Amino acid sequence: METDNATPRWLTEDEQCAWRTHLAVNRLLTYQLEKDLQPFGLTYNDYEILVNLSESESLRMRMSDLATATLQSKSRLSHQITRMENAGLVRRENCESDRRGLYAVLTDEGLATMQKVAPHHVASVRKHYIDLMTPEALATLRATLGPIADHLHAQRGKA
Amino acid sequence: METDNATPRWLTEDEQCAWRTHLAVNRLLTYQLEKDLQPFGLTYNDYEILVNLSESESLRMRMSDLATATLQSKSRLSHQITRMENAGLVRRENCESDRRGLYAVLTDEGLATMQKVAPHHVASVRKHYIDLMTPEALATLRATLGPIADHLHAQRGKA
DNA sequence: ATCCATTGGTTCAGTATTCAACTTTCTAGG
DNA sequence: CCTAGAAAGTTGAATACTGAACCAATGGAT
Repeated sequence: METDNATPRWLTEDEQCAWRTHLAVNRLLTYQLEKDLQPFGLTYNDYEILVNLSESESLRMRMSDLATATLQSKSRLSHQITRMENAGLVRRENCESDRRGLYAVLTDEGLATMQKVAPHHVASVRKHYIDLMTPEALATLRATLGPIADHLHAQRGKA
Repeated sequence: METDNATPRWLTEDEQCAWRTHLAVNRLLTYQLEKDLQPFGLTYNDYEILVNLSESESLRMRMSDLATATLQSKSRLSHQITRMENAGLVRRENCESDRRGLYAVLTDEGLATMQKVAPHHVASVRKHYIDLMTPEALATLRATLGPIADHLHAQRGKA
């Protein structure tokens, strides 16, 4: 039984500030990346799918793997892929080894789009994030955030 | 004129890894916080509105200030406040000094909700983020991210 | 005083996301 | 074999978000 009424450990001023900075960076960065992708008619979600597929063997991935990789629900991914299919970036293909399964496959057009957009996206990530830190700061950041990511990943399965 | 066809500066392996960690932490953390708020019937957006209002003079804020503070569009905020109004957490009130304007005002119920939920939310932030770092790491993080936030804020106004 | 460009906010239509229900196929246990 | 679950995906209805169009009030200019 947890003691619900214990005095909570509020955040110190420094913690508060760090936390708010974290939130701000996230939101603003998401906004900016999305904005930089917009001229190409892609959302960040679209782009992420393209990245995943383009890095995969045979440019294809099982729907559920893709859902896991992008941390989306099956439903959401299904809708997303339908949209991208309509846009000609991707196509669904049956899976022989498991007849329940489907592959999302990158089309030629999808690949071409990816190749065209990627440099701009990387430039955007550099401009608004990576290149704003020294390599040491980046390494430290990674060392700090890595374990947090692991914790959150572990947490995710639970309950 | 920018040279579009210049060889892009791809991310190094370290940079790539740091970037992906960043993305993962964001997404997973958002997911987790949202999940921890769910038992109270609040979304993270709801909670953020409550925080802003509860920290304001007279527990009220102008719609547009609230939109700016939470980085949402006017439209989205308007919908959001409508929902929260229906839930009894907030109420709209006219502004005498500027008859175009409206205040979003925290109701008693909204304040009570805030007071009930805040300790749990703070605990969640600690558990999944703050307490996973040493104070030094946190300070470093803040020092690194602060300028990025500033850059992004400045960027935001443009174009 | 009058005009008009801004600001504050809402609304509507289109699009995206969520959540639960459903179909089909696979797997394990008897 | 046969059956009960579990897993892979889709679908549909309800909810949320976006972007443009809109109305009303403001604040300067002239």
